[in-house]
Amino acid sequence: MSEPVQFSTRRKTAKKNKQALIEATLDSIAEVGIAATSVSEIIRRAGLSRGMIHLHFGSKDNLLVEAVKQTGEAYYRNLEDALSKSGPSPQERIVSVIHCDLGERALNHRSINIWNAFRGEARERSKIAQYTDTRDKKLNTLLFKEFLVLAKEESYPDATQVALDATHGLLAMMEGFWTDYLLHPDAFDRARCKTVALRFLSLMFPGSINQVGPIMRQRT
Amino acid sequence: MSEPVQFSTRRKTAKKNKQALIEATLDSIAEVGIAATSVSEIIRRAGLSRGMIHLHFGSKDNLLVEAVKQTGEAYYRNLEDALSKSGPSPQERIVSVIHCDLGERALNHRSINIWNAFRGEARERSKIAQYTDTRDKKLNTLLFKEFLVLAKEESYPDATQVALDATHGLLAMMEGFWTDYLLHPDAFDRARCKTVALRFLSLMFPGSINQVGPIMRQRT
DNA sequence: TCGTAAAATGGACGATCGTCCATTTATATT
DNA sequence: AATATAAATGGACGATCGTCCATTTTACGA
Repeated sequence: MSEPVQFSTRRKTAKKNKQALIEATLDSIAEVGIAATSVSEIIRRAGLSRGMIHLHFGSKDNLLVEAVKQTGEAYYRNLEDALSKSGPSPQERIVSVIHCDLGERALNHRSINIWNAFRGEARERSKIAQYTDTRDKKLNTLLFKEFLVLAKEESYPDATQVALDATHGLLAMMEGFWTDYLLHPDAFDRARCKTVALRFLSLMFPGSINQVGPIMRQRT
Repeated sequence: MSEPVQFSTRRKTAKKNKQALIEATLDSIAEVGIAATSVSEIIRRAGLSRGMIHLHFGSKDNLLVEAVKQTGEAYYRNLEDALSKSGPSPQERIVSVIHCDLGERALNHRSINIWNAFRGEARERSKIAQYTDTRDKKLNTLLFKEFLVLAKEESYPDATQVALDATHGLLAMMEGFWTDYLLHPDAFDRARCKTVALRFLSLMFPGSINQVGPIMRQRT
């Protein structure tokens, strides 16, 4: 964590080349798939020489792990950014998550192909599974906490179960929207997806959320 | 379609071997992924010789296309079977689709890995995309028709939009459940997924569906 | 029963895979 | 300016990829 900052030109270009390999890997996966993302393809896109992958990452597998790690971190940073700009109420934070997850920065042609490719490989490579999983767990914890507040406010007798169902249902629905985008990128309609998700939540928490967004109200 | 039925031992074992190659391919994809599903791996699993793939399919790509075609057909046959045993009312047919899509015959360790693998490759290979798409389109048409009936019965002023949202939302949610199964096969709970889906629909169509299943009532 | 042709075999082929390392290049230090 | 060393290069390596075909096996018709 506390790496000494190096200002030497040598170290800076080395770091830049290392990052260029990661970007080239992600570009390749997004454009031609993970099966066609060979060492030759990666170094061609990065404009670097053959030995660089072994030099910087030890192996192609390690490079893939580093790439999926960065992808997960980018998603989470975007989410944190959205939440920091969101209001503090549960309904505002929940709607922020939806807008973020279906927004262009998180969900785009490049990202959806990358996520899908890594998921397909995750089964065999535990390192990759670890990083793709982190996103889901963090979202799950975050949403459940907020839904539980709303469920209690709506006076549901089984508030915990309602919050679990809302979390599970919303996450599944958003996963499904991502799959929609993967299969039909041209026909995909972000606004409609958001509306459908909000329709679901507005029915579960009519006092807090409607089809347009969060309902603001006075707290006791 | 109207292939002459051959009873000769020769043709029967030939057909059996051809099918064995398809099964071996699907097994391999489910167990070790599509990247590791090589010609050597397939013929090893099928217990046949190297030239068989070229003999029966012309190429490995054609074999993959045939395999995804059969996978799609199997899903659809299972769905048709479930619908034929279902009652005629829209709510019964919708619940049948849910139970079928989340049932063990359609959704299991083998099938989810196969679907995911083909989806990842679909982007590049149009033949594969064609067959993976068929499932979604048929489900979409089927569900929308039934939801439209329910939406009118519930006296929604914007019945068409409600039916569209219900179709879109339910399909996305079920897609998401499949992804859940892919990522966490051990923690997956079919019953809970069905309940969550029914909770969503019971909120949209309270007169027709509840969290246990379809509500039967007299028709006018 | 024997000749024929369909079915199946398994090795050879060139291409490409990921890894590795002897060498060259370029920067920082003395 | 000379030396040391980190960074980068690109070809060689064995393994494996998918395809193809000369050969062998096997069941059927004559």
